[in-house]
Amino acid sequence: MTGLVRPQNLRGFRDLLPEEMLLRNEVVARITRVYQSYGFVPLDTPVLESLPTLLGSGGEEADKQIFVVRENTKPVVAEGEAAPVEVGMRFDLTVPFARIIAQYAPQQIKLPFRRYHVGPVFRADDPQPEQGRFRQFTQLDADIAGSSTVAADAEIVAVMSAAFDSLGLEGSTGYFVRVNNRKLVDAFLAGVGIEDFETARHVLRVLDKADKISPEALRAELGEGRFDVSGDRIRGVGLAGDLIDALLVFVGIGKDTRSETLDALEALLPATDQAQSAVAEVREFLSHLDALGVSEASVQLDPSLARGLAYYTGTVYEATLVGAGVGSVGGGGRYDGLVSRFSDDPVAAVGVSIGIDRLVTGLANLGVEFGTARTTADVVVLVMPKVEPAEATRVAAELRAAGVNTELYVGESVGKVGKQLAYANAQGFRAAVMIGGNEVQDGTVTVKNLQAGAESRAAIADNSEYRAARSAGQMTVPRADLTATVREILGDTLEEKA
RNA sequence: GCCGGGAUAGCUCAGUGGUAGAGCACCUGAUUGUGGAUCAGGAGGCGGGGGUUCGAUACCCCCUCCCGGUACCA
Repeated sequence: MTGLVRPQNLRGFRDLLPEEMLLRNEVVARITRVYQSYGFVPLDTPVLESLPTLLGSGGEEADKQIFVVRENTKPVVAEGEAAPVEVGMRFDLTVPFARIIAQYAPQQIKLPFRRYHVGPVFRADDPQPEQGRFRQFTQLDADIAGSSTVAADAEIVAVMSAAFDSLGLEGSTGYFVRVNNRKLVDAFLAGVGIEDFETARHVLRVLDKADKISPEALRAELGEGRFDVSGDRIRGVGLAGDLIDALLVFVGIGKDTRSETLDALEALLPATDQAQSAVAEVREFLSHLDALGVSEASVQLDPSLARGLAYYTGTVYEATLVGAGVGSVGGGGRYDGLVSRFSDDPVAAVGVSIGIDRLVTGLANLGVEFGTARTTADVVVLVMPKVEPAEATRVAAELRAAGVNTELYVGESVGKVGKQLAYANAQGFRAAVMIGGNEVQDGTVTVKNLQAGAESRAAIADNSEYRAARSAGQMTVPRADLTATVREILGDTLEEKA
């Protein structure tokens, strides 16, 4: 071991091996296509930002989670020398987007502007990979800047819902999106005399847990507080009992449809201007959702939804995969004040972020598959005994020229057909091409359908019988028919898959 | 961050104050040009550091990582 560096990941960081990457690429490709169908254009920004850009944007909690990077390796700055620029790693894609808008609009970027962005973000919090909590994870965001209309909010919710639809998930049984508007809860709290911002935020945070903890625990946290399983004390909000009752009725009022829920909420709200304007805003938002054809099963109005990030100012959204055990897989909302951190010209904005890592692990937990292979090539060309190795190389080149994804076997088991077929089997190729001494002599090539061969020999238990059936699923054809034969096999196996 | 529990082979786990095993996986071979099963053989490990002890994988402390809760969020 002396001198060896232990191969190990940093806590909360992970490697993505090919099998997972192929699934992940497919998920990203599908969602990206959905984003593009709504007119979002791609954009990328650096992973590093200055600390002033990052700090204070997402609230105290977000500040604590920023990885700070030292720009030069000099540990001490000499007297009179300029201090190095303070740099950190982005914790989301929303803050960089706000910076982009402030920096490029309205010259290089015309408003309203809708963009999507795929990239890694970094949070120095306590990771729990099993639950989909990582220190580096990839977000797939879609945002609209320069629109304060609820039509934009509805577009975001619709594109979010369509993204999950594109993965073959069903609304309500596969996933659901909850939507809310902070102004509703604020109006309710103001009506019962809670004007203090800190208290209101604390109430929101607790209410947000309504679907995660028991009703008793929820009640305790709104009141005197409680102790969790490990004996840790959880501070309560300290509200009076009757007020807690009223709050729980308010956030638990969910009806069958979004508009019925809103009607019920309206009846509980005070007759203030604040409440009326909040209800009117949500009602218009809901009418746009209806116009977009967003189903009641996929998207529900849930007054308990709050979300933690400080920059949200109005509508908020959160997506959950049913039974996946990974928490929320997407979230978003309106953040009209964020661009103002970077510019005197305020720009309204709204957007959504989908967490790819959680989504992919959640899909895996649910057993959802897209038929992605373990290899990017469909065919492997084996290097047979008693033949010039370049012959296999020529065959591979010929297949590639014909547009077939092809791997040439370059391992150590050259000439050992059994070993090479075992490799082909393990990698999941659909077909193997064999050109050995016999084929060269006859001017032929042997093409093996690996799936068909496996199926036809599945039931054989006897060794000699198994060996006798060795050429199952394969055919030897004139060399000129190589690509046609391969295409036929690939077409067959594709049909079987569909 | 905080509270609690863990760490033995690639994986799932057993085990003891006298330096370790199983199943699966992996590698080699069984009429040299055929995937699987079977059979035979093989390789591979007590997370890191310190302490107690004649002796530590085991007991104690620290670190790292993992699991659960909390907080927060994707």
